[in-house]
Amino acid sequence: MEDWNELRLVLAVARAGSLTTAAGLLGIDHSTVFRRLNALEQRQGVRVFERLPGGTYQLTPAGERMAAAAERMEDEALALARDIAGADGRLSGRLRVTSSETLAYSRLTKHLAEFRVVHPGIVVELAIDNRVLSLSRREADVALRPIRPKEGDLWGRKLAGVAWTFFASQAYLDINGGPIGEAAALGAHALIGWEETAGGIMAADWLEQNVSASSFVYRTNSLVNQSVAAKAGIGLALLPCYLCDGEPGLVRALAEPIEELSGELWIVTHQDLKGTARVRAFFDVVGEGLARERDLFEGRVA
Amino acid sequence: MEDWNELRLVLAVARAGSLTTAAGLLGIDHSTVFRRLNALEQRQGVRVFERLPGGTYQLTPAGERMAAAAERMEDEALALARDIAGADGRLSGRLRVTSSETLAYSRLTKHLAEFRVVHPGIVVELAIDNRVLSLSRREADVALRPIRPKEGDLWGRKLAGVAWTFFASQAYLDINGGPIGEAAALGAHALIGWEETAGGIMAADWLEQNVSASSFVYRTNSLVNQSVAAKAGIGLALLPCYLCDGEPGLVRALAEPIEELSGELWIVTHQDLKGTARVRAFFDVVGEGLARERDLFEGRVA
DNA sequence: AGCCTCGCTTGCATGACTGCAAGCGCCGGC
DNA sequence: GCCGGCGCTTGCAGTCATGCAAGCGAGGCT
Repeated sequence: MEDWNELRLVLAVARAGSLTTAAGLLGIDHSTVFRRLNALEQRQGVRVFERLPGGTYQLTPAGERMAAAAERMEDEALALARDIAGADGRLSGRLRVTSSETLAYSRLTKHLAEFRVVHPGIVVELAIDNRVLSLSRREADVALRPIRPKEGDLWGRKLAGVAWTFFASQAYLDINGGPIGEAAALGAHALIGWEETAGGIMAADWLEQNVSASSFVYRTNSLVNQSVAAKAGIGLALLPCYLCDGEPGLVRALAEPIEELSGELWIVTHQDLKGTARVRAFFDVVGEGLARERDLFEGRVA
Repeated sequence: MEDWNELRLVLAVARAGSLTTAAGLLGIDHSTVFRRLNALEQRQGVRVFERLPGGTYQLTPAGERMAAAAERMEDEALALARDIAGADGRLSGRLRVTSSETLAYSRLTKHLAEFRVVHPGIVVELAIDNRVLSLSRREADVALRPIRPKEGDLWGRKLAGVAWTFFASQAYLDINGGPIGEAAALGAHALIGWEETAGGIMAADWLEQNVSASSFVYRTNSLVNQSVAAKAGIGLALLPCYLCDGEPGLVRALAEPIEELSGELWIVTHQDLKGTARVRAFFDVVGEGLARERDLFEGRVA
């Protein structure tokens, strides 16, 4: 096979299940995927995909053999790319960062602005994604995550704890008897919560366990949206302190952060990228910048 | 890395040591290799090769890492290619065959002609090469070899024994006392031999051990050339019977083949290709055709 | 039953990559 | 010391692959 990129094509279509989605994965036009796949099948004299009704492309046995080889080659290519990037001493070029929505919406932008001043040659591409992007697959170079990472091949450090408590608008509290002294008093209030499918999120799980379902008068999966809803006076929202402390229009409805909900803010990269100059620079400027705000993150500024 | 073919380029230049030779390996223009390599180094921000005086390209440490990954990817690609080819049921397309010079010059062409008649859709590319082409690397699909193969991943069969004896022109023998009864009488004759660097060739080694160096009046590494020299009356030549028996202008100078020099003729392919329709067809037509001539190969037709 | 959306397929124009050719430099041999 | 050969580097023209746009078909929803 004298064109190894054909295998990347096969892998993308296999994973995507359709030409259009595969085109997105590959960053090329869907018509190009169509032509290249057909040309490949003709050159090799082998049918790689079954075309099913509705535009679904499904691997044949020969295609599965091809995709298996392609995956192993991809692993090699990704490890190589990390090694190359890991030795990259340039303080210019792009750096892909992934962050949570709340972090991006509140504290992060200030530090990114500072980073831009210190390293004007580096272009930060910030992905705010609900999916946990893969650092192994170089979907991102650096991740800012509000939980301790579990993957074995990551490298990074804890920047701060993360404190959570209930927030509301002052107007809401004025009408509803003022702040609450303890969480047990939640039952008397209107609550802003998560969509019912939001399992696995610590805050969502805590609310399910500690608050009657009938208390929820508004549900959304976006913490930013929850803070906006609280600000609008809809009810109490359980939010990270760094998002809301100091935010005009929001006050703590529960003065003390909830100990059970203590989290951790981490900055991580792939093990192989810790030598990348741009990654190190980001850790230094943005990571240190965020770490200096640990009092805010840990709810000691209110 | 979004162009895996870059790695094939790196591997070719690393193996070749120069752009021009790498271009030959890749089947593209040397100026294209030049441009693609420079573009790659610029995109990756890494120096892959040191340029040495005289046009030598030598891998840097980063380049060695790259070449190592490329080799592993190449192994995958080659194994995949064999699997695809091994399942190829088409009796059309090309088939690469490698053979010894003597076989190609004498017996083989007749069988290739027959193969062409039986399977007009198959294009045989015959490589007559002193190097043992690699079947693992798909440098050839089928090999006809006058020795038992040793590689573990080949598949094939022995077609015949191969007998060797001394030949000369009738004119030479008339002037020099007629045929010889035994090999011990060789000292009285002019001999055609091999170049002195031809170690590892059974016939050449036998001659070194059994004939005085002063007996050699003509040396060449080509058996066909040796048979032409014998026909010209230069002296005795040690040659395979299938090359010379029945050849006008040549007779056996030693009636009996030399037992010590008995060889074997094999037809082999890579294990993974034994299912390829074209390979099976070649085994059937050409392999069986040669096997039917085993009396000639084994010196029983004189 | 009709309309809309999604995915595939094909035509066309443009640009990028390639091969060809030529020039330059270096090295080796005479 | 000179000449020739080999390898690298660059300019230019042509070809091919790509993206864009449009059309078609199928499926789902109203």
